[in-house]
Amino acid sequence: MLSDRQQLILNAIVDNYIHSAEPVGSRTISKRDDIGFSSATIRNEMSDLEELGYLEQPHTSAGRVPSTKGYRFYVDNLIQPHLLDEGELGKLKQLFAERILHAEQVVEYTAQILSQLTNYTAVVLGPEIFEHRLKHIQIVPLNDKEAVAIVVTHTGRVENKLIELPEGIGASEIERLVNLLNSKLSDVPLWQLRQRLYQEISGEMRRHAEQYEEMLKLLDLSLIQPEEDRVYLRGATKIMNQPEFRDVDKVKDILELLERNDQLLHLFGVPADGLTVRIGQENQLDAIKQCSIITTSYSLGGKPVGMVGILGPTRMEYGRVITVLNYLAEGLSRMLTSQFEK
Amino acid sequence: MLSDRQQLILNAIVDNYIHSAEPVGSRTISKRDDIGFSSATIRNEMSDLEELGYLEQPHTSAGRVPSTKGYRFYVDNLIQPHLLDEGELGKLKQLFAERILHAEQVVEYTAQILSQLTNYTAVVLGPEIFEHRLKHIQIVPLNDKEAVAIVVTHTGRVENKLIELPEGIGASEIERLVNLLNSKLSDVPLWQLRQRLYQEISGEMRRHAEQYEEMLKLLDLSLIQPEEDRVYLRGATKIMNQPEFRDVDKVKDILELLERNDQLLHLFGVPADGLTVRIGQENQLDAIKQCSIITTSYSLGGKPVGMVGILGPTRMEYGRVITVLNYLAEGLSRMLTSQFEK
DNA sequence: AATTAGCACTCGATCGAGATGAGTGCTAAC
DNA sequence: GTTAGCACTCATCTCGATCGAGTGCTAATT
Repeated sequence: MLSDRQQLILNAIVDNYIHSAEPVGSRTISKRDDIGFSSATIRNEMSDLEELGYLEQPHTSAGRVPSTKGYRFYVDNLIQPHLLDEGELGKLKQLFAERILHAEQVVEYTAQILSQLTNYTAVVLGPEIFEHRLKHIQIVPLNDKEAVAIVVTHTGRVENKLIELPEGIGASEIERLVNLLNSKLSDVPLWQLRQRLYQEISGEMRRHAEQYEEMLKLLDLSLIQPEEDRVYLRGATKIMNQPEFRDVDKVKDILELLERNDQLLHLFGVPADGLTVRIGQENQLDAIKQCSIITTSYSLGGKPVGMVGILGPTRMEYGRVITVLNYLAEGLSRMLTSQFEK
Repeated sequence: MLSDRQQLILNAIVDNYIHSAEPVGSRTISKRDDIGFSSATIRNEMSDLEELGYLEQPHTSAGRVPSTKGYRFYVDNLIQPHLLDEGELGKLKQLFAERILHAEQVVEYTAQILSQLTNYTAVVLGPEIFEHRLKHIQIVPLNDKEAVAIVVTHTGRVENKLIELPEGIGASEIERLVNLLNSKLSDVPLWQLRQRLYQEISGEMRRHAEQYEEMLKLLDLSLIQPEEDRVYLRGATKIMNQPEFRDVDKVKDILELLERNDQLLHLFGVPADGLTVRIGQENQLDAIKQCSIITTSYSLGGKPVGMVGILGPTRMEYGRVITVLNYLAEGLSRMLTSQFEK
């Protein structure tokens, strides 16, 4: 569809614009080492590329700027794999080498490093816990009415929730319940917990006491509770480094969006596994029509369980970001999986 | 030091400036209902107030703007108690009325509501946990090498940490240790835990096995670990609504500051209990020399355990903010204390 | 003696008229 | 097919004029 030369020129323009943030003129391109044509030739090609919708002109006497379609072509066809330099690689390796025990912390640091390395806003969604298997359940009564239910997974994650106790239940009864739960439900994946709770335990319990029924309902609630969103946002202010976002109103809209966890979940919790790039107007929300979002998933034993993503200007260093994202997602997956298999 | 009339005028100027964000002229003041003097008189007084350092003039032909000293006088002497309207009061009452069980969540919502109500940035530091008493300790082994140590307080808070197990320790030994800990340390305030751990348990344990010693060290670490900072920041972008912060660079400095938890802790974790106001240049950090910070503490059984605070422009609605802060701090204290005493 | 009316003066903000220059599109020559 | 050359466009910058809010001072008023 596009001639080789057109692709060469489009690539040069996007490349230039990504680094300069200024509309690119024909002369600038013709002076590049990889281009052997005069500015006039470039001008003609540019004119064609504009007609085809790959470029835009802010105004008549300005240079050209890639359109969404232009970026899309660039991302899909022209991007060359970016190599990480020593320092970057070092930082990344260090992240996974460090002997930090909690997986959740690694995920948190991932967001941090992602943002530092790319100079864009990083968002990481913590790993879904459903694949984790039950290690231990504990119910600690606080007083007559309340107790804390604690669930420990085999990966060492601890979830807890306050529950209300049914009237008149005794400590010994709770203990019996907990013992029963532990013996019956150990090693069950969390997502099966609800089902198994009713299947295997329910009958057995009814033999013991009526109140268990009520207790069960509570536990059920506490276990099924969709885990609170583990959204790690880092470097939200980086967008302000971009010259095209020197406008408070633009920035405000974006940052307000980022302040809302539900929106982050919506933007970065794309169902797709693998790498996804959403460019400029491909985004639904007006606030980020001038931004691009790149996401990829990380997985646990082959199943995607979380996302890492970057929000930056449409004029983003796609190549670099994609490389870093892939690297991090792989690292996270490896780490989680090894931890999972222990 | 300042005559009644000077105070009246200073009050009028600050008041006006807070709401208009524009330098205040003499005519504007003389037209106010509470002022019965001509603009010429006001001008003379203004000139005096400027000489005394309470006002500043952006340039010769502009009106006057309060200086830090001016705001300070206003806050210390002129502020009149602000009454909350129906809607505001309703929202506040609802917060504490709602039957949410986790105290931590109430604290989180407090930040949310604080920001909504004031239209400024709100920061709440979660309650220090040290006053809480131990309810239950649990150690759940995950495999040969690792375990999760879980501490439940009598208020239902759950702290957990991954620990490494000493070589060759068995499940039964761990169980014995846990039982011992629970029987000996139940109801001990967390801040005494370390001390008591060594005093009472240490000797007893050595009788049981050598490895306990090593185990103890680990536990000690896990219990003493300064709890991760529970800093709730809400409405960080609100500062952009202020006309004097239409400048990306200014805003960037501030938001970058707010992104850093250690800085928030430093800014809002003032040791003082009771209400504190830091105005403009009274702040050390350049980024917020044009901002004011108001903080107050909330307490548990009389002892301050956390902070609520507001960051806004120096041109802040001090009266309103102070009222809301006091209300919230009191509410939180009441709630925590009642929960604590259960 | 305190207050106020009056007036000249200051200075940022706003507006329009050039001047500038980067970049284009087109034509004609190579 | 490519390129040199040139007229044309248009955002941006600069400079000066104008405007007006607000002051400071002086003289009149109470």
